[in-house]
Amino acid sequence: MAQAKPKPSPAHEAQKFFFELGMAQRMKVGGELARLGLSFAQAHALRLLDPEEPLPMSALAERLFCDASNVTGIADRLEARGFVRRQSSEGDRRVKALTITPAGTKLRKQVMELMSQPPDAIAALSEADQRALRDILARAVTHLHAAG
Amino acid sequence: MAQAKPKPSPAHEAQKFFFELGMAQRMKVGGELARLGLSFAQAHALRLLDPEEPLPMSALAERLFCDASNVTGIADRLEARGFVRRQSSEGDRRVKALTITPAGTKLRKQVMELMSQPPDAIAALSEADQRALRDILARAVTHLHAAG
DNA sequence: CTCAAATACTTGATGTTGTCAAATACCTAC
DNA sequence: GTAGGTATTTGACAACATCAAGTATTTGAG
Repeated sequence: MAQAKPKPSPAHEAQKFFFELGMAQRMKVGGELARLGLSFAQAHALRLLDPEEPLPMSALAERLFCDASNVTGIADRLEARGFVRRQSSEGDRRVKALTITPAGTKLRKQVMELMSQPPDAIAALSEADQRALRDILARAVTHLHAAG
Repeated sequence: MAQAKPKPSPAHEAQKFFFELGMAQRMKVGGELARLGLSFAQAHALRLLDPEEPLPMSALAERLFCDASNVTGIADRLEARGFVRRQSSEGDRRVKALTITPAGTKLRKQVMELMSQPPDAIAALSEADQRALRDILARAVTHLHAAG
């Protein structure tokens, strides 16, 4: 029986592991976010709202890679719970910028903490591995921004 | 102004890059899956169905980290389109194992191809980086399985 | 200036995913 | 053979996602 398997490339294998780790991490943070009463999308939105700088809803939609009409609902729910306020822009009264409230800022901090916590699988790596991983991923991210 | 920022650990930074890359990749494959008419969950389910080995729905739920009742719906939609069949187990007539059909197997192949395709950001790394990344992530995955 | 086109957001319709609780069908053990 | 456990389904409900249509506002061409 000829084994016609053409040996996956390093990048291919790396991607497989990457996916598996990402999935596990997503589950973990998903659970922790639920304890804060937040969905993944809400947490992601909160993370993108700089306390210093109100963000127009359309800009948030762009950063979330989703439809603007979707942001309406997410903002509704965050606003209903007092984490965010809609603020009409003076220059252009069509745009509503989202401002994060003090309560929202506090929650955001917890979210950032939580989501940037390295998963156990990465924390368990040696110092050298961690540093190498960081450097390689940093290089990868540059390519991300360069090529799109 | 004292900068009270305690310099993030390598693992912390690595996690940040990891998240960013994962997000970008998810968006990319999400779009490509949509062209195949599949949601992310459906694709993930399909990926987990070994053509050689029918999988009980409860086992699939476990691997998808979701409620069993959720799998009912996903299986419904995949079955309605002829990619999967429910097959009552002989030994235990409560359990229904999902069998992937020829059409499903064909689609699954495309999905696997698509989802294991390394993103541009990783493909753009040097050979050495790709190999190092693969090895480090492989070690991380072991920890994942070891500690849970 | 005025009116048409473009823009930012909202609304409504619809579909998928996710959770929970309750129902059903089946198995296992006492 | 009956009580209790297990696998799946169903139904209720909420969040997310996309699309098409509606409203308010701005912009710009005539």
